[in-house]
Amino acid sequence: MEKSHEKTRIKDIALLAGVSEGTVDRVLHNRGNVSPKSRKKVEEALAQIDYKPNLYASALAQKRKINLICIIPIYNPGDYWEGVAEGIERAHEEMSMLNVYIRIIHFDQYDLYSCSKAFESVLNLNPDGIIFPPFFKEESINFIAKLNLKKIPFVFLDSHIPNVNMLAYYGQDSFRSGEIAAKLLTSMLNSDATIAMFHTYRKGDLGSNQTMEREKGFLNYMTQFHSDFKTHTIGLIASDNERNIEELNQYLEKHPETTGAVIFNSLTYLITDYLKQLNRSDIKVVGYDILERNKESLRNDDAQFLLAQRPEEQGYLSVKALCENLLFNRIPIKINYMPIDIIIKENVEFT
Amino acid sequence: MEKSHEKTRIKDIALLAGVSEGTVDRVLHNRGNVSPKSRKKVEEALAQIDYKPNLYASALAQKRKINLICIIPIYNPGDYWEGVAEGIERAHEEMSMLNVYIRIIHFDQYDLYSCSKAFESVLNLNPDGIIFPPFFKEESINFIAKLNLKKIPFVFLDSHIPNVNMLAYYGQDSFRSGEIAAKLLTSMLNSDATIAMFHTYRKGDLGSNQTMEREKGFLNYMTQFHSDFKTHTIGLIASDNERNIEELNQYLEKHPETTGAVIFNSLTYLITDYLKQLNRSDIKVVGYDILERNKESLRNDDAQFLLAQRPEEQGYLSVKALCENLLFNRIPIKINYMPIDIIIKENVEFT
DNA sequence: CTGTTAGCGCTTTCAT
DNA sequence: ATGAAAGCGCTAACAG
Repeated sequence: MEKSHEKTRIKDIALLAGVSEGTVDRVLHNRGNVSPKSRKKVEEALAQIDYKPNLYASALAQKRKINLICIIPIYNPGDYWEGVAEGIERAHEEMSMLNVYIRIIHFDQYDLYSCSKAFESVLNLNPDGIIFPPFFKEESINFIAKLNLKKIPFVFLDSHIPNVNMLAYYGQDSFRSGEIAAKLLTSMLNSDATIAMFHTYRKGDLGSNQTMEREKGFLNYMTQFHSDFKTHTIGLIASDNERNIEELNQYLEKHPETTGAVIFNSLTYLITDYLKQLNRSDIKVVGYDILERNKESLRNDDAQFLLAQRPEEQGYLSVKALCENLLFNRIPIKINYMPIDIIIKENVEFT
Repeated sequence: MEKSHEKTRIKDIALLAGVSEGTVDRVLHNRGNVSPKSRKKVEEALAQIDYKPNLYASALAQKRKINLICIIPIYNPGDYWEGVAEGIERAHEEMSMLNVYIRIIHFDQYDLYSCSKAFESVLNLNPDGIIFPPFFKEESINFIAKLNLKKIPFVFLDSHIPNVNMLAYYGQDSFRSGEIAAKLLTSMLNSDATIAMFHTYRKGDLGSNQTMEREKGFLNYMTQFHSDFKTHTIGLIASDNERNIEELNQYLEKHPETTGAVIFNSLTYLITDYLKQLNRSDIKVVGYDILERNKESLRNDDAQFLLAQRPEEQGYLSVKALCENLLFNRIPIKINYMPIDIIIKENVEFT
């Protein structure tokens, strides 16, 4: 490992332009207080050589502290949002040498009040940047107005509101993923088949944007390509086991001809478990998200497909984008749709 | 963005231990020339506080230059290896502020001589680390012996030789991906169906490890779960269009009942193009790799599934792992199987 | 407006 | 064996 010296430094530019390092720095960062003459000299020098600032040296010298806040839903171990949090943590570790501090604030995603309380407390903390999923539209727009006043940049994660000035969005195309669910499910069924669409409510859940978009995509695909299929919606409640079994039982008695099932959130394992209990493991299941319990369903052939959306990567990329903007003024790509991963028994171990 | 000062620095440790910064540094890096007494004091201080070195400051001070060499096959625009090269380039840009230099050396993956020549020239360059796919086993083992003598660390990419001391491996489980190809293809066909397995040779190609493993996986799945299917192998030569058409024509005349086709490398578009010309777009096709031309086949319903392996990520991660090992002594995970992505018409735009 | 200078956290030399 | 000091590329404060 030799020593190096071929990179152009600010010093080199200063020499070439015949000004001081300070002046070069002022030009580079548009800090003003530079005569047109000097500015021109520096710009000419800059045009001659390829200067790439050493961002680490810069960060070191500034010793600026970046405070980021991530507002994400409370989660249980194995949840979808746990993956997001892990991604945030990984980015945090990577950036911590650049004095980036991240605080995660949780809220109840089914409780508007909890959300607005979170927003409020965050504003008082005066962070340098914010990452959050805008679940509640009105409340979020309100929040964003305040962020704009304070000139605090923010990144959307998982969910998205159009026509606002977020720095970036990392998430998926839910509608499209619903269509894929339809395609995969119907590929396993005979024409004319009957499909059960499970809508699992959680406490207080009105159905998230994501879930609803997926459902729309699913139905869209069905009417477009498989209008011969019959679909029925069954509402389940995540916390009320007995009621669900009863509900499912009733449905299956009424529609024993059902051969396919789809569920649009990570509670896939609930469905597969029930179907197993009711001895209907002949019913093909398409679900969402790579939780350990869902993976297990795949391994046991209780579910055939899972659609996944790389939560870890979403968390990681959101933080990275925000940090790099704050530290190095990098402008990220605005809309970043994550890949829609198709997971089956055979590739589930490589996820 | 406030100023910060809460991170523990070497100075803090020195103060706490009652020694100089130099001594702390000597202990931290085992550079010797430290009395047992001083060492103990420093170690005690270190035990008391949580010290995390600022790696960027470290790299800045060392101004050490890292020379990496990537030995990868020559590629054409749109090839699989172009993706790998892009990943390498991305990592390069990210690390270049840490004085990492990367040189890519190409070889003809179907020519042993070209490979050994590349190996030889690389040795003369005395790089600090090497990344390469060990296509030719014996030659590679030979090469590795020399690398070990020179204590040059290396990372395997795409391909893998067991029981050698590579720093890490990034690639896919080819056998498993072949099984997945079989599952997906058969899912679209009726039982008893006839399948064409295309083996496309390129100039001088004996069939790469990867391709052969995929083929094995495919056949394994077929005998295990679909012994009722019939599979026929057809050999095509990438450069000889006319001959291929002829070959395919003959095959289809002999087996007009064919309803499925699989091809184990990125030349998928060749097959779909031919089938289209021959008006056999009823035949379902499973292929490999997300080249633009293959994507197009997916969009046009000429192919139904592509299996992909994130070449860009492979390139990126290989470089990152090697750099972080060299610069910061990080030990990466040894065997890293990349996800096996399943691509269909509906998610191809999100890749 | 501009140049000089101190210092970010760390490594490396050089006296002692 | 050890401490002091210079310097990596950059920024920020200050004097002129």
